[in-house]
Amino acid sequence: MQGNSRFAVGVHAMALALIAQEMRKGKPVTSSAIAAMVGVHPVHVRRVMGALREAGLVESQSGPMGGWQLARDPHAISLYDIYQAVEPELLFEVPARPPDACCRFAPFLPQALAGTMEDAKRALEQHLSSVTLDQILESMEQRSSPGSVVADSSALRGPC
Amino acid sequence: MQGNSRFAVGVHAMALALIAQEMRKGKPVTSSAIAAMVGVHPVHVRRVMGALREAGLVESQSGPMGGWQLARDPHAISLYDIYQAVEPELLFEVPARPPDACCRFAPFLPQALAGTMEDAKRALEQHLSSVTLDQILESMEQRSSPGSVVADSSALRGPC
DNA sequence: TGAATTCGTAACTAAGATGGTTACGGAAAT
DNA sequence: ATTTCCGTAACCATCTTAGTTACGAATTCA
Repeated sequence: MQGNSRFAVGVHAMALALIAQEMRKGKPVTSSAIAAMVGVHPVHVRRVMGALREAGLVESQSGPMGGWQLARDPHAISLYDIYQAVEPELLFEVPARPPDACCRFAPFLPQALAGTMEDAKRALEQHLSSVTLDQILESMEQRSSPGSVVADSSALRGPC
Repeated sequence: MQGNSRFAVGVHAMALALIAQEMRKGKPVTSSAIAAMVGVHPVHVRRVMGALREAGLVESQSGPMGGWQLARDPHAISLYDIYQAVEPELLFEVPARPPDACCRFAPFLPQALAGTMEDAKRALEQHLSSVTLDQILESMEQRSSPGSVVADSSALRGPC
């Protein structure tokens, strides 16, 4: 397990919520179902989805027939929305120099890099913003079963 | 200490090597000097600089009067060169789904995101490639002492 | 030759991030 | 009331990052 799976889990879970929304209208997807399908622990799913809920992307409901649902239209949710909700450090920040640096230039390195980093970050944001959740789902559907359409909920699950 | 200081250390150390190259021709900068100025441990400096050496950006020399020097012209070294040398995971990869994921769409999520990620990564590379080491140094000199020029090696050190 | 300096690297450690696991409380449907 | 589900805290294992020590090899200089 290297790096961080929050973005992948977030995209994946929201795609699942979208599928559920389309197929069995109004019935949410549970954390356990998402966890089994994505391959992580249910509590981890709740943690990631909690961040998405705070960002206004999904809604949760307790009790039987509860679970997770999209809070917005699938074409009004971009990859950037998900990334921003789930990754607090917002892509590569320039790490501030340690406090005991004493080179005269040290304080100015972040500033010197800031322009470039801002430009790069902005470009990145635009790329991620240009892709919406329904486009992702469409792409996945085409790859998983070319020419066919998902028919029922069993299509969501693999061998399990 | 959150995240990762390799990129900052790399840029900083190479800027110092450049300064040394300009000021006392041919005299390299030691790991200890870099460490004191940047605010990290000498061994950490050697580890980061080792990656830069393997990438052909700097050269090292043992013994008295040894240390680090640039292996290329400062305007032939870009931020992207440094980043690539020092960050193996090359900016945000899409984490592969855990092996026990069994959703039918799971295997296709990375592919579905790949196009967007590739575009974003390419844009990022272009931004980082467009800035060279001497531009960084110039920017830092302007900010640290507007209108003046670094005169001697004591200008490198702050209060220490 | 011998001492001093500096890189190269391994080994150990501490701190933080990540995610699995268990546990328990609250909300909602039946 | 019971069952199902989220919400969250607590604890743990693992990994990454970086500090620290230690020792060997290379190089300069007396």
